[in-house]
Amino acid sequence: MENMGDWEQNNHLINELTQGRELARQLQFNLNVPYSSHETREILVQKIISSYEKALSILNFSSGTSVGEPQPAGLGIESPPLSGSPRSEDSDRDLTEQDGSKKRKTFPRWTKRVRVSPGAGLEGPLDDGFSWRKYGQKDILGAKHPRGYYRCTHRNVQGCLATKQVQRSDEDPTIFEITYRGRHTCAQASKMVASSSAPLENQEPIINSNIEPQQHNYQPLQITHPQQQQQEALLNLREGLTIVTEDLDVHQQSLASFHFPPAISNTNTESHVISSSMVNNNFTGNFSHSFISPATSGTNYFSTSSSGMNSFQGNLNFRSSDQSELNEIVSAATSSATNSPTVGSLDFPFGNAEFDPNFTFDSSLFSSFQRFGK
DNA sequence: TACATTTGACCGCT
DNA sequence: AGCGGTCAAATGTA
Repeated sequence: MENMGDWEQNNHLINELTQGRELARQLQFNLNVPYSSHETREILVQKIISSYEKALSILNFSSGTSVGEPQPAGLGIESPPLSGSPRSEDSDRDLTEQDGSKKRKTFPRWTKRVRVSPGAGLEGPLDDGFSWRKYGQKDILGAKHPRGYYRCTHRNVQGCLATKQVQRSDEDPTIFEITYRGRHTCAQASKMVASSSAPLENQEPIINSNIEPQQHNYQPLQITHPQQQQQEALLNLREGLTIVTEDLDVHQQSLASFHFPPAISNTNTESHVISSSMVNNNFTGNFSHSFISPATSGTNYFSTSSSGMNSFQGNLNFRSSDQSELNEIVSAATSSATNSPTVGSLDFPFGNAEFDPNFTFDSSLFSSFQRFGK
């Protein structure tokens, strides 16, 4: 388990570093645009600092101990929401109909918390770029708010089995816990990744991607599946700027059945709030898509382009059965980043600290990080 | 007309 | 038996 824990930490570290890089890029971009406000830049700076402090925390607490990341009230890492008991393996399963009978199929699962600013006049979780169709709603025992059940709109057409559950937090109504299950296999998912070939107008400037996965704040506090994490990371990058979320993974899979020690410093708080200013300022000015998506249920308040993943870099060598798929995703994303006219010219402030395409998690990562972290 | 949402019923699991 | 999750008919919307 220790190895698995280290591995998850590495993933987390990668996410932090990637986030920091993207934030820095965003900042650089903002420094070059006349309409960028000081506030916007300030926010980016703070996020960059926070991101790197998280990364440092990860390095400092990489012993695999179950470090609880200090979380603001209501934003802690999770523990299974409300149920009071750990999610059973069964809970990770999804019902699929095959052979005329209902069969349970296990899917990777990860949870994130998304906070939306009340002042922004937005309610509910943001759109993660996918098209979701609500298929149910249930009052959950002990929860003040009902839980919404969504599945990919393309489920029937393309057989995409991705689903998500949206649960408004009891403590803080502005926080939504979104649990994703399964990966998108629909064309929409592919489009998201292969954004590099998309017309510029359909691309979100990297600026938009500062945090979240499938994903917002794209640091999964706990990681389930590598590919999952990557998908989340990609999504985070895409959605990041708009919202901040917390990626919680309470699921333990065979490939990553370990607990990732949550970050430690108080700056690790993964809760980011979309302020009105962010919604109205230049950040959003770079968004070509509305924040409120009427097309999706009320739970999708932030509609973002599905091609904003062009900031993700780093072809992680996941030891996963789906590695090829992951690599495909990452490669596409990497390609996007490289080819993006918006992002391509932006260099990482700390140098070309790109992850080696064949990067594997080992001590070298830590030493390299420590080098530019000091 | 097509698609999305609502909502009570149903099912599987614990 | 109770709960969470899903189905599917009814209803709403563009």
